[in-house]
Amino acid sequence: MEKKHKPEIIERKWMETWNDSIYYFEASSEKLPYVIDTPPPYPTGDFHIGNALNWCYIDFIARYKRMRGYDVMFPQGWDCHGLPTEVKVEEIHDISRHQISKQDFRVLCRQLTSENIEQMKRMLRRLGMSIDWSKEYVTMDDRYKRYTQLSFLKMYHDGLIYQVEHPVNWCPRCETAIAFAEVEYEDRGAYLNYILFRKVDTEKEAEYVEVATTRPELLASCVAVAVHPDDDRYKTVVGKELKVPIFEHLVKVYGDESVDPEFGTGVVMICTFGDRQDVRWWKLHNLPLRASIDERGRMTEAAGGYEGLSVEDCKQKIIEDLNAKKLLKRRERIKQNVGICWRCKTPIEIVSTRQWFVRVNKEEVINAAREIKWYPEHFRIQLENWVESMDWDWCISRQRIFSVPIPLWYCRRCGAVKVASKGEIPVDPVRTSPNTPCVNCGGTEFEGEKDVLDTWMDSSLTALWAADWDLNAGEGSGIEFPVELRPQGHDIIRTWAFYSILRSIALTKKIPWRTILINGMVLGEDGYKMSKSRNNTISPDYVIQKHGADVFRQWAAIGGAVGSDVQFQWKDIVAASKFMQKLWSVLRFSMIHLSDYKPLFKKESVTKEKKNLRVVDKWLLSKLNKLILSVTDSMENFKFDEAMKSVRAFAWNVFADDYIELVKSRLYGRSRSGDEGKESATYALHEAMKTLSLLLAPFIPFYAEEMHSYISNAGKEEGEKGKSVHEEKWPEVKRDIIDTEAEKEGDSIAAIVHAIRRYKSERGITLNAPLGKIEIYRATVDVDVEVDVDTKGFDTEDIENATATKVELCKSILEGEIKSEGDVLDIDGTKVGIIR
RNA sequence: GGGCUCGUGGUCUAGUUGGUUAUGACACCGCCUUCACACGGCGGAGGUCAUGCGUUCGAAUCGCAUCGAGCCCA
Repeated sequence: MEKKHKPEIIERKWMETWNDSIYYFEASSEKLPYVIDTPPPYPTGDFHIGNALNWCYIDFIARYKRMRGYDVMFPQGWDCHGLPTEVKVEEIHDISRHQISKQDFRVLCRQLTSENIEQMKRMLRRLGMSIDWSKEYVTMDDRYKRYTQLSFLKMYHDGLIYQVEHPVNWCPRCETAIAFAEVEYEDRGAYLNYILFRKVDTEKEAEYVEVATTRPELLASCVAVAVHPDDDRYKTVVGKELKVPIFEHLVKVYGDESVDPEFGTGVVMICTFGDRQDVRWWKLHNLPLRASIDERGRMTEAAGGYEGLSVEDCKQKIIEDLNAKKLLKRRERIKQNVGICWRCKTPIEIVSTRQWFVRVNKEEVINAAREIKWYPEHFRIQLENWVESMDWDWCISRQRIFSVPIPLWYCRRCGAVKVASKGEIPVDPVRTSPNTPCVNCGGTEFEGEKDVLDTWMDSSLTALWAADWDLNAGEGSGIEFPVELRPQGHDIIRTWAFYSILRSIALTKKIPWRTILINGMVLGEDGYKMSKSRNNTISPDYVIQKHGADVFRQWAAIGGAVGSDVQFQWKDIVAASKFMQKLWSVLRFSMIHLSDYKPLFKKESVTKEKKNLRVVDKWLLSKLNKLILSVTDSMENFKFDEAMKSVRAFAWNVFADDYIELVKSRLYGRSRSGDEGKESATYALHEAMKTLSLLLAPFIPFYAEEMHSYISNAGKEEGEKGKSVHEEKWPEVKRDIIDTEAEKEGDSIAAIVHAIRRYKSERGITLNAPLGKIEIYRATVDVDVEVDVDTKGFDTEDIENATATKVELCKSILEGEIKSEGDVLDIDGTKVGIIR
């Protein structure tokens, strides 16, 4: 064995050796199923560190559960549709999507997506993910497309999908409607403009009300003005009318509780539509609609002389004109939270258009969320708060190209909607006509729906897809539903988690998963969220090239508790890397003693183990079994940091530093107990190494496999070599091996050795220099009981070996009776005399 | 403005059903090239657990308030 651990060689070797089929889910298996609803990433081509953290968690669970005897399904899907790919395609080919046919444009999108998927798959393999590749799905494939359209039909027929003209969030750059979940908020600088609205019912000369607004360009869309009903300043104008400057139309003043009298002048302009509050007021007071901004973000006819200007230009111009008319009192710089398109960061508008919606039953979703077990629990509250804040239903139609078409037509004669039948899908209604005439008028000429579905309509079905839920029959296909686990980041609770729950309830009447595990975001070394603009991003690829996938995975496990944000730190990577080297050295050492290993006992004979082992070996095995207990418990609760840390601490501190140092001489056969002591230690060494390889397998699959291949094959012939560590069973706790007495004694032995080392260190004596003699006075509670110090009382052999000093055991002694000629130390109640 | 999370040695972090000298890593100081390992070993120093008040025999842990950070939403 080489002195240095070389991850690049070992990891490549196992990547090439491993057979994917050991990770296949078997629907016919007798084992209990454990189905994971893996997040389908958006194929950008870059599998970033945040994805990697998420996937590490999934793989820890998948590997652990497999070892626990479950039939695990760890599928991998790709959520292909959406705007970023369209934008990228336009960029790469230097075209606009309007320049070529929709069909050709889709082909280019598919091509790019396929390439990106291949790239990301390489990363998943390199990270050692135990994905069941036989279950891979791609949402742009016809099979999945059919599933999405089928789900649309079902929900349409159930009355859960409808079309209506309604204000929606609109991205003027992408020229499409977007859902609430796709709106982000950002602080931007803005001016608060104080504008004078003239009162109309006064006989006297001009009297004005001062309105504060950040959006003067919406003056044309002003349909009312609101003040707080208890605001004394404006009590007289409530119910009266004001004249909108420039446009001169009259608007009524409403008293409304939700006006903040402290903001601006306490008078708010209600427009169609400046923000969500406007929509609420518009509905509440049944106000007219005056749309002054169109779908490309240009001023409409309603804006009179400003028609055709961009929103920004119009704002500029109106300010100038107000100034000229002396109707602009002043401007004030403020910070404003503006809604922006989450894909392109363009400020969104609220535009009233005809769109398709999915009905959102808030209560149903919240109740479903409460049936699901959340890790950590508090994220459920985040979902609930989000659901409560939704003002209107989920808009699912998009005015885009690369997506699943909405499967329906409009009759050219009577305009009736004709939804595709089950037999017709997957369908692109723009290219195909329906098979049957219009039910309403018998017409045979149809216009296909041009809009497509938003990508959440695809991705919210992944749990059903994984479980092979039959949408036609409305029942499962043998795989248990709800599935077991949804692992995902907290950034997409309001999107993916929310829509998945909503759709699962709508389509199956069941929750999609029993458990949801939320991971945090990865922060850069500077403590801020990783972003290109901050230049604090780290690619997992880079880390793996330097230190290997096992090291990266350790960082993922140990970086922080599940759910909390994890800061990327090179020092954690270095620490993980050092641990790998330490383990490697331990393995090298172990193989010196295990190469011709013959087990001391046939099978697991606990009684024999207890009878024949030396106390320090029993001490180690007792602690080892406790380790299995605690790691198992940590894994069951998704506490990967706890699990990995306790294995690390055991392997390094207890096993390597304490145990191996204590039994080294016995292993070399240089100790007075001879072969008997050697065999005992060899047995414990083998047990510990074997167990460690199993406990580490979910976390560091490459190294664990390497370790396992040495240890489990130790002393075996070529023909009888064992299987992969990833096909092994999780270690079982041998409760009878947990031995409080042996632990106490072993702890005492270790403590004495530590104390002697400290003693030497403090006096400048080198560690391996022998002392004259060590006298151990055993503290006995009952002085009348005779203790057979030579055999049962205390095993001094390992102390002698570890301190290079002769040990003399002195019989039960009261404190006052100690008459040592040397220095006397008190080690947890045991008196130790040291003669130099 | 509301909701959620968090504030532990220089840095990052564990620990919150309240219970003996608060976990670990990195950095730091001293000693040691010992035949698994110097990417190592041994030993050591470093914390009023954000602040204040309260509950309690006892608080990092529970309650309230304040300050600060992050996320989500208005």
